Amino acid sequence: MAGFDISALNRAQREAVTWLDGPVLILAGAGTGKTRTVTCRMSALLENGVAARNILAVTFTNKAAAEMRERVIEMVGKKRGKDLTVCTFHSLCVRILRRDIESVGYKKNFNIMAGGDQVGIIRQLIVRKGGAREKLKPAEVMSEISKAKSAELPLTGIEDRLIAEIAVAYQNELRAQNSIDFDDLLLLGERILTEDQAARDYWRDTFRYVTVDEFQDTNSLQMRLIQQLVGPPHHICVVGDDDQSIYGWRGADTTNILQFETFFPNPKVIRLEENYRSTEAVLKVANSLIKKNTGRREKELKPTIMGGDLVRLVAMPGDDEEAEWIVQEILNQREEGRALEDFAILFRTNGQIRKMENALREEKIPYRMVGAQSFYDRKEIRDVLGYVQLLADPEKDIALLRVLNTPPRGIGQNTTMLALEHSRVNDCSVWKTLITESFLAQLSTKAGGAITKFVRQVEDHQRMIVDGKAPGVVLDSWLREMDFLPWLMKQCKTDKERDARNEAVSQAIGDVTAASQKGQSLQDFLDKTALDADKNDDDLDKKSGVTLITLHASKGLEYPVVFLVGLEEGILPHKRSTEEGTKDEERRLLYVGITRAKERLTMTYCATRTKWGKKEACEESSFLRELDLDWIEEENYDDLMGEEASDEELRGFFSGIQEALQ
DNA sequence: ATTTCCTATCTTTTT
DNA sequence: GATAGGAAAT
Repeated sequence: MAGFDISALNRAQREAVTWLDGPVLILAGAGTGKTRTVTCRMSALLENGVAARNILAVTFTNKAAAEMRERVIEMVGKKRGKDLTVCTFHSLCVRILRRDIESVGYKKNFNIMAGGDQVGIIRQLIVRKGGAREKLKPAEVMSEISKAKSAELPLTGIEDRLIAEIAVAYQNELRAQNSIDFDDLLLLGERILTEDQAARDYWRDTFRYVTVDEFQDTNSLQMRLIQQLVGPPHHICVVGDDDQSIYGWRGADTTNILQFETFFPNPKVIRLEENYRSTEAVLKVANSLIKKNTGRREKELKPTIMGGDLVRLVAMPGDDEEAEWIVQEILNQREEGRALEDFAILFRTNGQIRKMENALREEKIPYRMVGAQSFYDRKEIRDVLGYVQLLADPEKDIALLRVLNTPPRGIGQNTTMLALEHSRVNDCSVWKTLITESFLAQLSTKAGGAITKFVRQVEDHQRMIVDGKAPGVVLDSWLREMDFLPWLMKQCKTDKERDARNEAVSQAIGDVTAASQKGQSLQDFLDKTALDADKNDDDLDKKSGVTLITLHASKGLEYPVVFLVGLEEGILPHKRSTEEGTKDEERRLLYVGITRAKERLTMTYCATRTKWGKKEACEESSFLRELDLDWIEEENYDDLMGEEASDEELRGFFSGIQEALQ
């Protein structure tokens, strides 16, 4: 019984599915049926008698992992597929670390530090080490730390002295909190496998067949991790496309894919070049662009869907018109019977979304956003999670400090500073300080009372959990007791904001409940939330409407109708990339964007754009001059709008008069 | 201690 | 045009 239909695959795909042993490199261009090939290959492993628990597939996002798992299970059935491990590098490492971290000197109940909390620590340290006037950006420090860790170089070796000092202090701080960050996850995972032979044997024996998806996005540390994890006979299959490498800024190293054979000798190399996604026109334009990059594995997307509409390139007078026109265009094309889910608007920077959102809302068109603010990084959610962390372990100082006076309960800056100082002097957690008599004695009655009340709350609710009450319920009643929601609502300016936050909080509580019902501990839940930055995507599929998405987040997705907006010099290629000499990566980014389109692709650029509330003149992107014009139809806003344009002018005229009268 | 109001800065991209 | 962090007012 074949779980998949091998005859539905083309020659190269079939080869990938039948060549199961030893190192395999699959170069899969955009839209060439990569996911299908990989999932078929995993089914094939199962059918050839490899046990599911011995198969590991690593992806870059949780979403991709969930999808891949689901698709394999669809093919082979739940029974045979349920023990597969499909996860991200980071979750894999959490799994390794939760078992073996003691061999590198951390406690097993370590905490994962992510997002805003990390920024918070760095920001504090910048002030402490550099003074209040220091305007070093946390992001820059974090990026340097990340670079050093990924290269396994000592933090003291960072060139900038101040950054090095902050980096070391940061690491000490994490260490003191028994916390590790994203890079540590990989770093320690690799170190365990390198140094602890028993652990290495265990994990190698567990994962005998390893697949790595989106291989072009791996960094050198991840490569070393793979090398440690995959011993002879090297049953490793990597899948990727160097032309879609868009995470260089995060350390992704295309050497891994360009010189794969130096890491695993004599790999079977398979190229997937037949594209089943896009029309000929779209592919010709994409190919003409990517050809301009140097140092790539030479390949071309071969169309299987011939002809198709020309790619449209529309010149816009400004970003207002751009948004307005695209919305009109969506309305028009919907008349032709397209669903809203068919449309996607792709942009380079998050700052471009707002205009588009407003325009869509004005026409009451539902939309869904991907790649905007992460669910778990929202203030109110981090507060709620802070309380969860306290329930799990009140000695997590970061969580404690975060919620100590949120919502305000009479524990102000002074009291907090005293507590911090006390815990530093006595080398204990802040929580320990708060329950120390001698500390409480030095406070005013008011502050002391507030602290005592808080401590009692924490203890009471912890006890409820120990007594077996559902964590979700405990959390909910605690939040009620402190009037968390009313306080949160009071801060909101608009009803929309109120709704959003209200929903977010109740969803977070629901998540806690759901996790505990699934038998997960609070720590498991917190791990998951730390790693699962793209939580929103869960309900993405449920939500209907036009998709608004960054180019980065769009990789791997496809839409019948794609609008690529803001193709201006300085935006794409981004100004910073031109300065840093990474224009090739920007070109790949545009390539990724173009190849998302199945049927119709429209690209737009503006003559002016509002930046920081001020209009600025823009130039069209230099990439546009690299495209194959044979497959492009150039248009401009005024011609397309015709009479409406004069309407517009008329309206402008009246508003001019109104202004003059005021 | 808390709220409110002002100003400085900001915009790549994310596990 | 938003937002976060600081100073001033309550």
